[in-house]
Amino acid sequence: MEQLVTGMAKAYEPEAVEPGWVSRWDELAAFASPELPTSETWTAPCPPPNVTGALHMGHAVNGTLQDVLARTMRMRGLAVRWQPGTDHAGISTQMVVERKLHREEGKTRHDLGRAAFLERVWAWKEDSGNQILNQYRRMGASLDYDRWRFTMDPEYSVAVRTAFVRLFEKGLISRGKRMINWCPRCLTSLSDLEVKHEEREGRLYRVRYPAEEGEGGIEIATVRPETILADAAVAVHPEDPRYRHLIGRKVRVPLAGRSVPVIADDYVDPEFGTGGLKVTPAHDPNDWEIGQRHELEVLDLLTPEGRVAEWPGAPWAGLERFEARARFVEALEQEGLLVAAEDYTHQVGTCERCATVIEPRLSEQWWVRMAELAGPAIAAAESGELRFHPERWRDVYLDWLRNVRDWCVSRQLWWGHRIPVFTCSAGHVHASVEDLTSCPTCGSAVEQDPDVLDTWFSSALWPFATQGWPLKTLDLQHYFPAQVLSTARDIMALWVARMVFMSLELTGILPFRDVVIHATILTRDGKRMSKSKGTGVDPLEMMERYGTDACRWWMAGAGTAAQDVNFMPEKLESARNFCNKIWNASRFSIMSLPEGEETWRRLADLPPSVDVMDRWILSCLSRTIQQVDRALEGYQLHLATEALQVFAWSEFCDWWLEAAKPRLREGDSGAQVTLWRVLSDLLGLLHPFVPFLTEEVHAHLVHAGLAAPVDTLLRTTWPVAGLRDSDAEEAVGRMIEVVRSVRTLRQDLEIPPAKKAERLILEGPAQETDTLAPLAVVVGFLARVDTIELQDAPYSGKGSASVVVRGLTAHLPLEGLLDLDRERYRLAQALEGCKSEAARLAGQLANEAFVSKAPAAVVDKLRTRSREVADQELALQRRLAMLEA
RNA sequence: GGGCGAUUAGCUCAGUUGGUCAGAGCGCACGGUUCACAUCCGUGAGGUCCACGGUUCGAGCCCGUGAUCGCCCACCA
Repeated sequence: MEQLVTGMAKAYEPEAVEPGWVSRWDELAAFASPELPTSETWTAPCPPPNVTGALHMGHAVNGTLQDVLARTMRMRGLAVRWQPGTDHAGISTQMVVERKLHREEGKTRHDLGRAAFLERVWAWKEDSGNQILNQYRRMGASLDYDRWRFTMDPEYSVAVRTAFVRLFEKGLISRGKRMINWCPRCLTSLSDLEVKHEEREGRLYRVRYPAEEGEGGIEIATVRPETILADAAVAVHPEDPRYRHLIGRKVRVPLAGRSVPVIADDYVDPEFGTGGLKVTPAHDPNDWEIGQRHELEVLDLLTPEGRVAEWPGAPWAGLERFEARARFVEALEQEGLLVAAEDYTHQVGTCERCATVIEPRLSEQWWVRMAELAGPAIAAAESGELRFHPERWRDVYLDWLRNVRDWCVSRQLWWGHRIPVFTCSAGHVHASVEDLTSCPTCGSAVEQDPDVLDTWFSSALWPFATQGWPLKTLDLQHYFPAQVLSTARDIMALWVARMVFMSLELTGILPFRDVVIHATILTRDGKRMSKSKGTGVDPLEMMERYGTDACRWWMAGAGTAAQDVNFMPEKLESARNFCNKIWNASRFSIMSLPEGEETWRRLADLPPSVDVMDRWILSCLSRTIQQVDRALEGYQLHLATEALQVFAWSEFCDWWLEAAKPRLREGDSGAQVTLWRVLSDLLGLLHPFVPFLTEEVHAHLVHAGLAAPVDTLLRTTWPVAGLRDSDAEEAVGRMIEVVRSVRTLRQDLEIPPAKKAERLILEGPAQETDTLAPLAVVVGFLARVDTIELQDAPYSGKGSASVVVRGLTAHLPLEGLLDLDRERYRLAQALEGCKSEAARLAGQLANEAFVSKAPAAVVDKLRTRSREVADQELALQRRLAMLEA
């Protein structure tokens, strides 16, 4: 019957509700940000996912966090722009497409050629990008979808090239031959941040380098004997007495048929190995620097693929580097120059994308000079202008920037922003936003640099390039800088820091004020989710199984910010139950309220109820609004969900609604207006977290005439906290304790829940019973007692069970059913408890130091409690005595 | 090598500026067909807050040392 009245299903059915709202929001353009905002604006650049596949748990968590903020800000009346889009993700995407090409057609990108291969990547990007967009919509993310951007959109490319040209012209970008991280598989350079250090088991070899003339020589220690051929020197510490006589003399390089000098350099640690270091400038960053200092020859032994190059007089050409290592060791052994080999675990740099061991390699690349750029970005964080949540990430950010080295931004890839540098045959170099066909200096033909930019070079421009920069657009004027950037912790340096220094350099403005680092979702056993290990959880699948709102609710409440949180589906069950609870409470509320067109107006005009329960729940509501506001301000969403859950489930459903049932049945207008107010505000507060559920309920309210006909909660207003009512909170708090005590008593006495007791006598001083008087009916209803009698005279009825609570004694007459022994035992137990607490309090209060040093309020509190306990003790003793009489 | 985080009930986690019997959800036990909800309601059991030391009238919280787990950064062969 009720089902027909309200039109609401008995349980919340997400699958029946969600698709409708996805398209409804779209129709309403509910997420669009006005081009000409008439109110304060709020912007958050949504970190653009890589177009390498689908969204994962991290995106879902971050999406939820930002969406909660964005929806709240909308309800507060701000013009919100939550900027969506995707990142071309250079090396990652190129690899994914290359793999696919290899798997499906057995071809490499070179088989297709640059242009045809790029077409494939664009096609892939189209698919992946659409998938991501649809997934965000499914999540209910209130992104401004019409403003979807891709980091290789034509306008975005202009921004990238402009940024490059400006930095180039300022001398902050230049070309140079330096040591870089080279991936022999991807065949490209990598920035330091794209190199992962892994512990690998290797061997440390000791090799003898004989003196060129005469006896002796020197032993060195190395993990890379295959690079011996390219040695340019042997270095020792200048103070090392063992080798001082060798400095300046020459030693023969094993297998190489040449000699190199022994040089002295502070870099060498005399304690390590033999104290002798072979110097191979082309294959080790440190060696290269030593080489620079001593003007050593640079011999490059390896090809880009990591194989031994053609080498005069050496038979190893073409050997893969690790195979070459084995062969070199054999050869050294045969020559009798291998002194020792021991197991040795050490850190090895590997390619973040393909795990291939990185080859330090001397190479001509484009570099961004970091010294000047880092300064302002450091200052912004130091001054507190740029804030981090949680704060400790500030140190991580600062630490990186303070030690940052120049940034290698060129990549030997095809997929990405081609470096806008044109060189003519005469060697004139020009960086240009527009493509050049001839040299501006001499008019001869030009060629564009074949390399592309590090993908992070373009993502570093995201907050302003998406708003039209370098043009001075209205978007830029109104929606830049942003308020918040929320992201995962692992791209703090890779992305966050780079956005900051790029923005400060190119626009002069800090791109956002708050950096929020969200929680990382781990597997059930606390491991990182990994696609390759198959331990990843698909958020979409979870959304289908438990409902999108349930997933969002859990994610918003999951862990403290930046605290890892283990994922387990049971948690989603709780969240789903919460959604269902809200649904049913709403359903019941709608059933309990009058119907009819514009009923909401009549309710809104009613004066607030004076009933103490009503005052109480409104006071709780105010407290909750304050808690939620404060939680959101500090980006601590778990505090908000916790507060909301306590309020909605425990205070509103378990206590207020239960207590209000009789009044609602009678059509009491005070109860009605209170219910209506609480429900309306609660839906508003919950909406940012569980948008589908709340919109659906709101639509039902509108339908029943219980809410103004507003299409979406996003266009209603965010609840405002009223005043707290401490009298009501005190009175109802007492009532709750009494009811609980009576329930416990009933349970202890095994009184069937269905059986109503006839009387409950509440005995206590008038001031205590007075506060409870207005709640007597409620106590009776909730404790299942017919009549409640309040009195200050001691109750002397014999056959009743009693419990002392908060200055009152509750007596439940049992008509001769009372088990006297049991009752005595119960009372004695309670008395014990009182006595031990009284003793503890007395001890505390007898402590001079405590009484004199602790704040008065704390001492007073104890004194009050002490008196209460004493009263309780008296009451219990009296009761016991009465039983004996 | 440097830095950071975590350690609280069987499990997963909260715990605001130190304030006096430590909280939630799940699980567990017991009891419930009260006409919103069994995705529910009620009651209960369960914790030397990792260890040791220190500061304090008072420490889960502050300081020190150590242990275990995890993460980040780093050009020592």
